[in-house]
This record gives sequence, structure tokens and C-alpha cells, in this order.
Amino acid sequence: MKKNVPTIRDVAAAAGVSTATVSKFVNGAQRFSPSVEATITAVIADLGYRTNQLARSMITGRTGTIGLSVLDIRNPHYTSIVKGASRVAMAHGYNLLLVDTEEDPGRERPVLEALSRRVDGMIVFSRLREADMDWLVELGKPLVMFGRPQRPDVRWVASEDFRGAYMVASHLVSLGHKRIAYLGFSKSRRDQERMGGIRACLEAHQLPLDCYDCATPSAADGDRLCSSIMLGPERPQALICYNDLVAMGFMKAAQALGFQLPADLSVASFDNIEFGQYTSPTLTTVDLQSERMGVNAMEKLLAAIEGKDGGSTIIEPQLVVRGSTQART
Amino acid sequence: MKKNVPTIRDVAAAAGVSTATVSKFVNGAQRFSPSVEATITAVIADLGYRTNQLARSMITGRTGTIGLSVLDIRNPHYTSIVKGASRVAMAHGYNLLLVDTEEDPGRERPVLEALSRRVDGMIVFSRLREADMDWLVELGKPLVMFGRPQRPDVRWVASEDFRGAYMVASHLVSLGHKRIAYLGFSKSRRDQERMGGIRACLEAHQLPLDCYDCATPSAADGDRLCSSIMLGPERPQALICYNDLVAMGFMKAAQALGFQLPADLSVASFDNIEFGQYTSPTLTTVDLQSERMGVNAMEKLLAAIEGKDGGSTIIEPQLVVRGSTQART
DNA sequence: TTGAAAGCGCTAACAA
DNA sequence: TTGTTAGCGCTTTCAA
Repeated sequence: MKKNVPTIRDVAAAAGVSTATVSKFVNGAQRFSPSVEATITAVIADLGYRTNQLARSMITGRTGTIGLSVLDIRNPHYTSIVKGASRVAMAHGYNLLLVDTEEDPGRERPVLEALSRRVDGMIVFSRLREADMDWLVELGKPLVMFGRPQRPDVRWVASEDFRGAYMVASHLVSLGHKRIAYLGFSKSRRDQERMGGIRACLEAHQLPLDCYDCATPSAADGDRLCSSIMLGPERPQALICYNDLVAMGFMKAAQALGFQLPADLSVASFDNIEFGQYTSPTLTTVDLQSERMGVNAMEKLLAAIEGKDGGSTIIEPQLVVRGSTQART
Repeated sequence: MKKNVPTIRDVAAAAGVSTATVSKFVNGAQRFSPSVEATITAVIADLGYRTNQLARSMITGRTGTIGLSVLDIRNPHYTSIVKGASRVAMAHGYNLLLVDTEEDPGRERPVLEALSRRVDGMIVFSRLREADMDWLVELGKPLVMFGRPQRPDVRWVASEDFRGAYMVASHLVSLGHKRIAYLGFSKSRRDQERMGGIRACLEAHQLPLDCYDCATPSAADGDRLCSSIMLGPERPQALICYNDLVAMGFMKAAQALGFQLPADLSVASFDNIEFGQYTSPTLTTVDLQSERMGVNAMEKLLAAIEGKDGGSTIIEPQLVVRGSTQART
């Protein structure tokens, strides 16, 4: 038995009208005489006709699909962004073409170039340097990025990383910590801002800052670097991690090393992923409002697709104090 | 300035050959005379020509895209599945069209029907009952599902939920627990198997089983149901939760109520999400190998698309014992 | 090895 | 309100 998907021509023939009429009807483009309307409706139901999106897209140039590129879908920060973006997209009848670049800048270009031809717009979280992303903009698709690319055509949503970092640092200083360290992730563009915020705060208090660097922003790396930081010559009293995952891995490793947290070390980080509430101790963190970032980015993109300017947005961070930070005794 | 994306005709004209030749060249369909090959290559590079996938798809019927439908992307169990599936898809040059049905069976049909027209195959995690998914199969696309749908055309990957459940129950019994409860999620088809496995084990030991039911399989619901379970007349000595999220919410609430875990209550669950290692106490759970499920499902689907039969797979569960379960003293 | 021509299923002027 | 007609960019016979 052959699979015969009915086309608009089949419907037109069966209903005794032209394909143009069926097309207009399907797209609700105008009003029809009751009789025509009735027949077409009946025939469509009868044949089980469904319009071929591909064919439509080819003409209209619109695909009804949004491309979303994230760095690691397993990081709940990105997962929440996807969730937020997905909700808005679905509510507007768009689908989501998801790309996980796995923190590898080298994968971004080929993947996004291919993606750009089949979507109406893209939201991208990138590890590329500003200088290396001309091609992205030249793809000519509406584009929303995370971070703050200095390009006139690109709208973005960003968090105030500098300010958030200043806030955590300030919190730790006020708890009486003198020796504070930062376990960052230099491959990220946000790392500079975070380190800058921490440094600015500490300098204002004339305190030094020790910096360490992850290879990947993951629990595994927090774990891996723990011994060298905690058992080295310059053991910190408080540590700020690049993100919650790093902090979780680090805390667990520190406890395995015999340290009491937060008594021996206060730990704080960025993102406020859901699971920070369940760690032991619970995690003090800077809430970046991931889901809202996703929602916001998608709203901007849909606006751009409709030719409106959604502008750019800075989302204010909020310090969430939990059990992992404590006053120096 | 107008955006003029070069088409195959532009290339043909500039190279002085026919569009058919260019098409064949682009698709590497055959060999060409050196001169033709050289000119076409040069012209393509010069014009920056890239083939329009949409147009090609319309003819070939292949889209290079896989649809993946999950119930809640924020649940790390699904996130890992997506990760696994995504890796395999990208490695084979496929894109991923992601759908998050948000645990709402009512959304599945319209969304998947729309999806089916623009993908080469679908992997779906569904809350639909067997009886309600005829339409899914009739969409006529290669299909891989999670769970064990009893349909000849559908390949699936499933975990041995009954066995896994039996294992946890057995573990708790051997720890000396007499009053064991199950906090399930009856909307899931897997719930039956899990409850069955637990019950089978307890009956073998002539122990009773109290059952409770979540409205959603989330930490929020574990939290919400905690007081009624822990402060009711039939407080359990051990609790098996539907998944890790429920367990995490439950444990946290129980501790807030003043209970010592695992001394006052042993808790275990299913999935083995990464974050179960960081809770306090760390979570005893049944590892379902989420990422592998995703990988496996995608491999099966790609096989099906190529006309091969990837078969169906049952993935064996593994009990991961951590701190949340302890012998009854 | 190359090309001519006929569409894939649909939409969008423009006419009637 | 309805129909005619000309494609969208590409692949695919079939013939040269």
C-alpha cells in the first residue's frame, strides 16, 4: 500500500474549486461563500489533508522555527533558559531547533551556519570572542545573544555580572573574611566581569584576591581543583566559584578532604540553579534568573522577526544567601 | 541594499553550465570533467552559494531533522536523554527539533502532528495511554518511544522498572525496614511497574505497602506531600519516591519538620540524576542510565530512517546505594 | 559527462 | 469571492 499524503490539489479537485481558494481558506486569508466553505471543510476532514509546511516555507520564507544554541544543555542554568524560551515559542506557534555546542567554540560556526537557513531567527549563547563572530551577524537572520555584544544589529539579554560579583564579594567581606579566592572560568566572556566585580570590592577593602581557573564550568572541575586550592599554601577563608556546578563539586571534594563547611570555608557562586537548595550546606549564590533570560530572549527575537525592536535587557542579579556562607569566627 | 542569496541558477549561469550539473556536483552524485569541476568550485566559493535545505527537502522528502519530545526538560533525567540523543544526532548530521510537552498529555497530539511533517523521524516520551496513541503511529514517521508500547511498528527503549523497584525494595527490607511506603506518580505508565516491583518484593516478605500519589513528579510535590506522610498516623520507616526530584523535595521538607535522615527515615528513588550526589544525605537511587537511553533511542531511529531495524532495548537498572538509606536500629 | 524539462506543494499577484 | 498563472530553489528522469 502506497503512502499517499493528500496535497492541496487533491483537496481542490475533490471540492471542485481551485488550489488558490483552498490555500486562502487554509490560511484564513479572507471570507468565503458558505457553500464553498462547507465543502472545503468537509473535504479536508475527509482526506485528512494537512498543509505541507516545507512547501509553504519555501514561498513565504518563514519556517515557524527558532534556532536556540546553548553551551551545555545539562547545566540547569541553560536548561532553564531553554524552558523559558520554549514556553514563549510554543505560545506563539514556533518550534525550537536546539543545538548544544558542548562548550566547543569550534563547533559553533558550521552548526549555526547550517541552522540559519532553516529558522526564522536565532538565540545564541556563544563562547566566541567578539572579534570572531562577524559571520554570525552576516548570516542575516534576526539574532538575539546572551552577553553584551557591541554590535548595532544584535539585541541581547545580559545579567549584571560585575554587580552580582561585587555583591557576593561584599557579602563575604561583611562576614569578616579576609582571604577570599575566586575559582573562575576564563574561557567565558562573563568571567572577566565577575572577576572584576570581586576585585573591585576587595580592593575597596584593601583585600587581596587569589584567582584560579577551571577548564570546564562543571562539578567535575570544581572537584578536581579542590585539593590544590584547599591544601595549597594559600588556603582561602572564602571561595567564590564561577557557577553553582563548580561550587557543588568543590564543596563535596572539600568535605571529603575533611573540611567543615561553612566553618572552614565559605562558598558562594553564580546562577542559582534549583539544586543549590538541596546541597549540604545549601548554596549561597547569585540568582541570574535563567528562565526569565530565556523568556526575555525569545520575546525579543519574536519582536525582531516581526520587524519590531525588542531592545536589549539587563537583568539585575539578586544575592541569595543560604548555608554555605557564614561569619568568620 | 537587497539581500540576494545566490541560488543554484546563479551558480549555473556564472559557471556556464546547467542547474542540473551544479546540483549533481553539489551532491557529489557523479564525476565531472576537470574544467567543469574547477569552474563550479570557484563560482560557488566566489558567490558564497549554500544549498537551500528547504527546497531540497521538498523534493527528497528528507529534512535532516529529528523531532524529540520530552515531558519536562528541566528534569535532569530528560535533560540527559536530550544530551545523549543530541550527540548522536549531530554526529550523523541531523538537527534536533525539541518539544517540551510539560507533562500535559493534551498538548502532545497537536504538537507532534505538526512536528511530524518537518522531521525524518521522532523520539517521543509520552504520557498518553496506549489506547490513545493510534494517531501517533499513523503519522507514518519512523518512531522510537520510551516505555514499552505494544505495537509492532514502534521500536522502543525501556528500563526494567519492575526489576529496579524490586531491587530498591529488597535493599530496604534487608536493612530491616518493616513499614515501607511508596510515593508514586500514577499519571506515568511506569508507575504501575514500579509499584508492582515494590509490592512483589514486600509481599514476598509479608510486609505491607502504603501508597501515596504525586500530582507532578517534582521536588515541589515531594515537599508538599511530606507533612501528610510523615505526620500522619502511619509514618513509614522507609520511603521510595517516584523519582529523584520528588525525593529531594521530600527529604528537605522532612528535615525542616525536624526529622533526622536517614535515622528517622530511609529514602530512595529512581533516575540517578547527577544532583543526587550532592544532597544531604546523598541519595540512594536506581540508575536508569538516562544519557544512554537517549543515545540508544537516537541510534534506533537513525537505523529506522535508513530502513534498518534497530530493534528494541531494555536497559538494566542498577541500584546506587548512598547515604539516604540506612539500617533500622 | 552534460543538459532540458518537468515538477515537489504551495502562495501570491492579478484577473475575472 | 473565486480562479489563473507564474514561480519558490531544487532534484530527477531522460535524452543528447
